[in-house]
Amino acid sequence: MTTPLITILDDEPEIRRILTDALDEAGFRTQSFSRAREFEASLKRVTPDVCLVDLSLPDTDGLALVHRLALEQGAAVIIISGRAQVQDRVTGLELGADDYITKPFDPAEVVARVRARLRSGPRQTTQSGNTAQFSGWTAHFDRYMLEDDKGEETPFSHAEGEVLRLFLDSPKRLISRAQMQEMLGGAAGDSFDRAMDVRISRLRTKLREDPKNPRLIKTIYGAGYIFLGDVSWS
Amino acid sequence: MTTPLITILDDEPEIRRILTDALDEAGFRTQSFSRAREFEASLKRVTPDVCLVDLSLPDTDGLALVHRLALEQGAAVIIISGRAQVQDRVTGLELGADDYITKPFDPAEVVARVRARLRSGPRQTTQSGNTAQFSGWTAHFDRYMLEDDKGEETPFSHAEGEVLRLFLDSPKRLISRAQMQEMLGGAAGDSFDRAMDVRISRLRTKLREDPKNPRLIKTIYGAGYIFLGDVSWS
DNA sequence: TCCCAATTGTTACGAATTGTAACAGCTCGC
DNA sequence: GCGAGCTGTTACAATTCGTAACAATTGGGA
Repeated sequence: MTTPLITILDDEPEIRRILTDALDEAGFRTQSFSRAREFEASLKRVTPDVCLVDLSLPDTDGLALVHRLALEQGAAVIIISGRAQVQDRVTGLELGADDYITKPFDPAEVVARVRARLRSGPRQTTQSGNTAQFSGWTAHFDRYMLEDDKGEETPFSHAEGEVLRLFLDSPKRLISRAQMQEMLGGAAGDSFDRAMDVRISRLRTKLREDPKNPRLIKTIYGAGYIFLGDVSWS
Repeated sequence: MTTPLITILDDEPEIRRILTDALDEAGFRTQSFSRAREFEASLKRVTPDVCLVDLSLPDTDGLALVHRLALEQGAAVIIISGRAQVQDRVTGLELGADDYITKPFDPAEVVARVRARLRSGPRQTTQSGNTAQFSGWTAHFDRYMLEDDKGEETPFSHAEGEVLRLFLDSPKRLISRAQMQEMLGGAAGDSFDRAMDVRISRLRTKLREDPKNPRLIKTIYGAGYIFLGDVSWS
């Protein structure tokens, strides 16, 4: 096995330097980023073993990023945050982070916690968070399949799945278009919002929504969308 | 899977009560012990998924116990300790603990951290054999042979084996084309990505995949590939 | 050396997906 | 109701992917 790769995502140069130094000295390979965009771009080329992520990033919602990372990547995710409230830690961990370290931290402890994550091996993406049930449907995100109440299956695409997962993660809550674009990694280009509509439209047809009277994905004029339906993940 | 079993080892009754209550309410099975002796005796009969261990025990050295647990058991070990010094935490983690929580703690955070440990699955003893089993197939990398569930064998080539091994090393995880090229030594030349497709195509036919509805190697348009199937190496 | 077979990359074209443009329908303030 | 601005949906274009056919490469044996 090659030496593990640890990535650091933090907008403060000083923090990046401290972490990089400590991890380098511990014998790991490191890569550090100041922006989420660059970080996510790098994930298309390499697979880190552990990701250290600061929640307070200028260019994206840190929690949403953690959630995406935890679901899609095999890497362990450790949140490093200035927010020390218990509630912050709980939500961070519930969203899929493997550990939560509060600032100020001691570099030695960070290294120890990174080692602990490496010991437990690659993350199991098979276990939780890949299947959701709602209103007679079952969404299998591992197989990209949507299952009927009669067991009949129809495939859904990656783009449709992104939207569906977003809805299933926040049911019965208003989701603004801006939020969608943020979470779906879209640069907020002027024309991208039309694409968003199309994605939702196609998703609606796969869910056999009545166009005149949608029961699951309701649109709130001028505000965004809301997903109704009782979701339970398994 | 059955509901996970969490064991608690602490000599203070009040702590035991708080933890038991919180974990019960979260839907876990719990067992609590006040002495290390009883706790270790119980390990001969049951295998917990997560062990919460207090370091300051009257009848044994907590750190040594943690070390033994981490080495021998498949359970995750979370230390709960009154000692909050960085050095304590570092040594606890280095000895094999998966997490370290200091008193006083919030029960909600303990539950969240237990969940995080359960997510990362049972401890891995990383063994790299040269035979893998998945979905009725057996891949013999020493003989370059793919074995049917009926024992029938078909050879696979070196290039096909590279791709197959990459998949079997990271099952149920999205693998981007860029990562593939990286790992398969391909310079990211414009034309190499077609070669990648062809390799996968050939591998798919050897696995007798239905082209319209592949079950093992799924392609995620614009993102990469994902290998489904439960892999076990031997 | 020459030939043959197996492997692997390359090319070309068809198929699937996704975003964009265009237009129809809708909502809400007046 | 009316009109300006949102939203839904369809058609189309651009991109990406699958695979069959062909070419280049390799290696072994006559």
